[in-house]
Amino acid sequence: MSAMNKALQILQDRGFIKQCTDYEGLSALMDREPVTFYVGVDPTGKSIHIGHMVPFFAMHHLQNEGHHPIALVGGGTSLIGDPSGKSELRQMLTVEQIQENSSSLKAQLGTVVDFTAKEGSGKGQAIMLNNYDWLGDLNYIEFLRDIGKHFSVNRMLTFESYKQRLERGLSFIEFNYQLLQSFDYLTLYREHGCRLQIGGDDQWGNIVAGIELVRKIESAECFGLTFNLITRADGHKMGKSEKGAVFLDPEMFSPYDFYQYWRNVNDADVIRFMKLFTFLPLEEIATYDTPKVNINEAKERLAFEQTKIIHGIEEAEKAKDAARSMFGGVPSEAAREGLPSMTIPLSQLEAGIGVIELFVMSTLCKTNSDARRLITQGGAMIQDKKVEDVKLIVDSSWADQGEMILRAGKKRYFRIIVSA
RNA sequence: GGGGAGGUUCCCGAGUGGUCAAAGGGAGCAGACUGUAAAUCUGUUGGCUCAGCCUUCGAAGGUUCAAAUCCUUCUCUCCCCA
Repeated sequence: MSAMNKALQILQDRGFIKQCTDYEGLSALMDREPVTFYVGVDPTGKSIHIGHMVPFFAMHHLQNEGHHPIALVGGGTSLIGDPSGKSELRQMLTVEQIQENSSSLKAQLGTVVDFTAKEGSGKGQAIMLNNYDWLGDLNYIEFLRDIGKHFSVNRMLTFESYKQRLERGLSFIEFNYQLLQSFDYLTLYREHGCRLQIGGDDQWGNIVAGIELVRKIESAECFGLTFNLITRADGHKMGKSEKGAVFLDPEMFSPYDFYQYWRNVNDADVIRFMKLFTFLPLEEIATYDTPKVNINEAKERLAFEQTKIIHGIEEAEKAKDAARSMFGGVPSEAAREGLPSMTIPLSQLEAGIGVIELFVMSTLCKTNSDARRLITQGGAMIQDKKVEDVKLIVDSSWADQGEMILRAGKKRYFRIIVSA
């Protein structure tokens, strides 16, 4: 292969690329002119999680090289559900819910894709579209006649994603997903000159179908580029944590927990994730990729950079300081501030509160049984003193300077503030 | 429309009248070991006023001293035929 286009090369070097419909053709096109490209976003939730972010990090790099990103909200297609990689039909949402979700998604994507880029900035211009705008009032007969005739059921059934679903059941609705996504591509080509679709490798089939459709109808050549589906070394799904999906929305997943998620990645994943999920130059990443460097420094850097991108530098600093101090022994004032907390009146504390009740109140434990278990197993601590007795009554003598820190296990803290 | 197979605790999946709060695995939680990692080992995972008691096995009834297990109706899912 001759020298690859710079933007493509960046993606290649950072470990994004899984496959491309035509490396040389795409590379040549990108050398020649800024390319408009798109990736689909699923608006079924009000927040995306980091597992969904890979294509957008890729988008960031492409935008930086002057190409024009389109983030396509699947407002129309999500009313249907994509069978790719899913074992079940997903929940259908109302149009209103989807519209609502879309706007918060834009803000989140804005952390890596610059929707405000102006001419002359060297960056490509980014826009966000919603395919509901053209799918919403499609005419069924026309659609079948113009689009449907280009699809072979025999062919579709050979796609891996459909094959799998045939085992378990696939509704006709979902089966149409590919047509709609292909129609998206066609529409974007026609109206925005879009020539490239990127996405996770699970989208390969749909992407290829779209390219074929554009070729058949418009006799134009478009391209597709897919990225590695990110897995974790331990086999867990990317973006899932013990606290649930790692959402970007700080209300749903706090910046501190977000930081911790990255801080705790598997050793084997650190360098790979740095390349994919931060904008650090590769040369700098390389300095961490040696046995001489303490792997924990690398993890801290990864966590910091990633948190900075998503939540901003202030939150990143706060999370880092909090993490350091929480794990370094005595929590600093700032770290304590950052803990989840609740206030109880002094009078109540003076009267005495059972430990079990206290832990449940703190939300550290879900039920009394849960709290009882935690204590029995030696995981409950108040002010760093292990709670041995399930029946312990906690009173004001436990508090220090008007507060006390509860701890469940090694990583979960809670701060009780005593009000006079 | 006809026929068949099923719905079990967070998930998968045993369990066909009492010994079932229900095997096993996954996942989670806690402990040990560590590096806030992984792997490993141990304990634990319905609730409660916790050596006992109460509520669970799609839903509602029924049979029985006793039901997740038997009967009836309903409901949902999947498969085959039309």
